Amino acid sequence: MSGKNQAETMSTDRYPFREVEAKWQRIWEERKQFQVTEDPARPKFYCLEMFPYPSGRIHMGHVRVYAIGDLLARYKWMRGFNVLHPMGWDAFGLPAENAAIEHGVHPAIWTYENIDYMRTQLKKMGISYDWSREVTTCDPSYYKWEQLIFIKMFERGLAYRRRSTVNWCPSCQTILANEQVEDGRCWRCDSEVTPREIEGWFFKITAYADELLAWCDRLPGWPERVMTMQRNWIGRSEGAEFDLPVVGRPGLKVRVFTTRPDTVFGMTYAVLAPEHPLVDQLIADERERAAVAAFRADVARESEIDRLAADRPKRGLRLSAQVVNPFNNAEIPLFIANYVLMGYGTGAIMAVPGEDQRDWEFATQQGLPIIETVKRPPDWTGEAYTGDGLKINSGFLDGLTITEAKRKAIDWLVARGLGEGKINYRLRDWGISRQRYWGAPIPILYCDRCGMVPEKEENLPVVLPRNVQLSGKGGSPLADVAGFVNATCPRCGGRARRETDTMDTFVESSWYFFRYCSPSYDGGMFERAAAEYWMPVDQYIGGIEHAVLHLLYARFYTKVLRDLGLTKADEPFLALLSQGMVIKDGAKMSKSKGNVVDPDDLIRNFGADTARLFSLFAAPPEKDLDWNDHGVDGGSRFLNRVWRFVVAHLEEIRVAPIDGGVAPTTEEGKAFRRVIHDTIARVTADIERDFHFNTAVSAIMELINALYAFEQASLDGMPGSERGALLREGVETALLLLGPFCPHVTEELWAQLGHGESLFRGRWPEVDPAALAKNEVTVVVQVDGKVRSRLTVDVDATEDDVRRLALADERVKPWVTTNQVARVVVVPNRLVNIVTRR
RNA sequence: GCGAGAGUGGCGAAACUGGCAGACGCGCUGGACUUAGGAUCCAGUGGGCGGAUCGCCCUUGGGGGUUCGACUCCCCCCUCUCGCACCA
Repeated sequence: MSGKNQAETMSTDRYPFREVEAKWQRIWEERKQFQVTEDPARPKFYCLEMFPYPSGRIHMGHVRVYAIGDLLARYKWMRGFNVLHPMGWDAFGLPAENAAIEHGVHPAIWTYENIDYMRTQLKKMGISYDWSREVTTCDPSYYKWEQLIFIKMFERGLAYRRRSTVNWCPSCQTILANEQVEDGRCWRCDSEVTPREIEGWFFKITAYADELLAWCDRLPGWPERVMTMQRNWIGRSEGAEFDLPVVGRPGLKVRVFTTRPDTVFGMTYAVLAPEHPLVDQLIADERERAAVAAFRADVARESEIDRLAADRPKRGLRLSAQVVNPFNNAEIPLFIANYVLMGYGTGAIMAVPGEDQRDWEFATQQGLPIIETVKRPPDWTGEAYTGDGLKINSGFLDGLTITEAKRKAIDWLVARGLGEGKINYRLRDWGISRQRYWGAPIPILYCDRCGMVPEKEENLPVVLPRNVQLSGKGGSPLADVAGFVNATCPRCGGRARRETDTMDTFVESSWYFFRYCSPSYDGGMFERAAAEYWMPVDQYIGGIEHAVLHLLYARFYTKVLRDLGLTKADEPFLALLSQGMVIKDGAKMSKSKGNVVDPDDLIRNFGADTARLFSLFAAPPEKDLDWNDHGVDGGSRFLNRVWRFVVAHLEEIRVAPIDGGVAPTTEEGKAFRRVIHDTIARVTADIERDFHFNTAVSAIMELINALYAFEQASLDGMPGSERGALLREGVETALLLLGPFCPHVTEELWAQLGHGESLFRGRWPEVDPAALAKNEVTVVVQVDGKVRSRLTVDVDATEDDVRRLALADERVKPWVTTNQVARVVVVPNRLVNIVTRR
């Protein structure tokens, strides 16, 4: 039987979730309940989930992340915060353009239709967004400000154009930034990336490398995992840079970078990257030219095939030229080799095989000498030695520690003007040029007379033209739009040509969280006062796949905005929650695997509350979530159980006294009230402490189970007023605690109980310490670490009392009579361990 | 290779600073109510053993250790996931 029919036949047994959910979604919207304004009198909370790319439909990953975000937002509402919880669309991007090429739909139409559909989907989830702040990044009123910032960055040298070797995706027909290449493949389409020499625009993120790195230690709300990935990506290393003069070629020098300037006396050769520009000048004759060309071709081909191989064999070609080690004037051989990369440092190294494993391997293979410059420990065996020790065979550095020798070697270089201390980063500048149509135009013009000129501010935005031929054949489509390309120079008024590359879509997502603060402000990127009130984001939630992409770019862009004087924020996101993937049958959901669960079906058959409940219950948020249709049934069953209980007791609860610290007189009453307040403590701690919503849900389930049990237990012997008051306190507490998880069903039941105000205007319940107080506790009695009995004792019983009771216990006796008691450990209110002599 | 994280029932998972392992849910088994039920309710459910409404033994990837006591702390090993991968 199909899922739909199943739902139809069973619907009579379920609470009317369709009506309830539609009703409250309508009421929240009519009341503008989640629209917010700045209110200095209240503490603010900016809760943000990564906005989606409007690909067409939401998927279960979206359901999960938005359920988490809404839970936190509603929880903070209930705690009295002024909560900003916005939503928008990361609307530029390649899929729209590809759809246009395949189906002939204009990217704008495709995008806006997708947005309309996905908006209705999100509204059916009942998330507490302030929809009046919706932002769409492909709207000129949005990217206008991005263009303005681009110009300011251009003026400050933070945006610049240069020719360089870039990552080219042959399938997407565009450049990719380094961060957008994973294992040599395009992050979006998985095609193999090839190097290409091209002109393009860059953002100077390397100027912020140090600050980006430093703040990795100052954001305790971020997962360590993400920070480690960012630190590695930035890849700071300290060392020295200096020149090795080429023998017999005055003026020619090889500049090398090393992190081990202490080892300079162990340098027995030097290596250039094969594509190093100096190589051509060093070639002695045609024979060598041919050898170099052949070697380069070889390496280029090899790097295509073996890029991912763990241990690529090191191969090199000895050049006829030699260089001089300035420290001891030794003339040493010079190689080009595949293990030196042009993209890092200076593209050239001094080789110290004694203390570098890579150099050791190469030297051994080539029969080059190896000099040890660090004293090995006596029992040490191995190849290159990278440990601590005193310097040997190192001239004026002998006897120093490595740290001392590094400093002294650098001083020596500086004193002679041969080199300097240097910090290198793995991080490269962010290449933002895209040779595609569906992106924000770069507001630069090329004038024959004035050269590269930014568009005038009053002429912004540079609007992306609507009429364009999209072939997917390569080359920027804008280059073919005459009306766009041909323009007048903002400086001299003469003829000029517009830049036809568009910006990487990661630029839009680098500041959208600022725009939400004042989404329709037309005096700038954002209104200063609004941003100062709301920023930074208090809790950001999104997938781990952006650990170094979006999250690093957004941090950089925020620092740029700060340095332009637009904001005081140093960092955009105070805390980050990285949620895991949604998987099913052991694999990520995908059409090709046929394991996709469609949120529309799910919401139609079970309701949004059930979909959200299961997303939050099945696993803690940072872990992958294993989707299970039976588990969804369980969530649905639970909500029906809540519904039935409350509806069955509406009258009794409505007339009951409001809890307000009514002290129960019966044991059952006290025990039940303890469960209520224990649940409040557990749920609050689970949300606040570590986002463990799954255990929070199980605590609420236990409370509902306890309500059913209490209802039975209280039928005879308990005063009606006590029963009513406790039922009321139990039910209302359960609804309040469950509210952020399942807002519709709880809001409806809350109203049916006679409350005029929204549940989410209510107060998060407080723990009454008196309710938790106990007279008696169960103490476990162990003999030699094994549980043998349990005792019920007064909470204030002395250790001696407990020890005596434990030793006298009938179930304990058989285990101790034949032995002698060596020791008795008493942990107050917990356990007794009787240790015997064996 | 380097770095980070994780290994707990048939399954998803709990267990705060060392103190009753397996909460909660799924699934399964039995029962009740039913024309029927995959609805609802009740009971049971880590494995093994036993003269079975009670009790014993074993059990948190494997092996050692610290401790009265270890899923938790320390050492070694195995497996898996993720990130980086000749970064000088």
